[in-house]
Amino acid sequence: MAETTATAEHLALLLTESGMQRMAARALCALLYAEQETMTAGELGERLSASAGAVSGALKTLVTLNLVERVPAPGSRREHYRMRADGWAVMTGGNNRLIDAMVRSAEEGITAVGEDSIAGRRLAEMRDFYAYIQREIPALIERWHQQRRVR
Amino acid sequence: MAETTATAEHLALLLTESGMQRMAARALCALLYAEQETMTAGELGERLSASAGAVSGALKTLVTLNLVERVPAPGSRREHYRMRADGWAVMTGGNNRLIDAMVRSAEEGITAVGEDSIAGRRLAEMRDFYAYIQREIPALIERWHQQRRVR
DNA sequence: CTGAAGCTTCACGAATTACTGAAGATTCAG
DNA sequence: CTGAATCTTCAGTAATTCGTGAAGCTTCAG
Repeated sequence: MAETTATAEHLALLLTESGMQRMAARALCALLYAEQETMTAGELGERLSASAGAVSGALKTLVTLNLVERVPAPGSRREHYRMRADGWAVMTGGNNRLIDAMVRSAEEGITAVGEDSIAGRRLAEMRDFYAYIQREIPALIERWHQQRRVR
Repeated sequence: MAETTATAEHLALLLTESGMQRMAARALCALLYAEQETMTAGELGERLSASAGAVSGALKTLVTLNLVERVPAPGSRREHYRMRADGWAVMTGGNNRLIDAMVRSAEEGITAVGEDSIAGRRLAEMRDFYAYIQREIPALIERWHQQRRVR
């Protein structure tokens, strides 16, 4: 087995550059590349050379985002964590909160300036686009799950 | 007309929280809410109370991302800028670079650990998902443009 | 050709963000 | 019930990011 840590960290860097918090990205990638079903917070800390506090914060974020889940405890020790199988779908579809906000923000802007102004037309375009995406993304993800079930 | 600056800044904040650089987000939103077709770097600086340097950097970023375009100069003064009409589509579809990287990263990981390991199966799921998205997003955007042309 | 206006680049300093370490909370074994 | 192991929270600090201001470059008017 090659040095997977470097590969994992490389992906983490990519996610960080796309806006994810650094430690959250590192923890997610460590879970992704782990040759175990689950990891404890302590194991993650060791693997990442990070303090317990940093790991705790990162896991909280990841669990909130539904990218990682607490596992009830397979053996019987403390909390175990694993990346959710549908994590990537959640991450992509989960932008819904952002998209909703974009639609609302555009509407708010239109209310302020009127639809028949220069800015109003731009804002209407923005609203229409995000409303379209808002409609289509769930269907896209659904098709993915369907396709996946077939195999 | 209400105070549109606050609305613009609010949207900018949202974009910042989603990973866009602060000043780039502010400049984009200023252009979005502007009651003019185009703005010069100087006008933007004034509107944002930001230094020329900061505006210059932000515009460079936005032009590189294809969210904003230089306008050849309508009158004859210096560079004018405007938000591209398809900016939002570019912003959404433009994640392609990220998505390509995700696919590559997953494949790289699989090469390192083999497909028939615990990590290998997770990585294969990741690869399959992003390969799917890679295929579907362009079609999604294309349908948007089509729909739009109809009106 | 010369000067002025505007844009870009860059080094430095300010502000923000992220991590550590320690103290407190929680859970479980015995 | 008590103690040990692990996790969480938080204050302080380290690291990073971001913006300013100044200097240099480019373009254009005269």
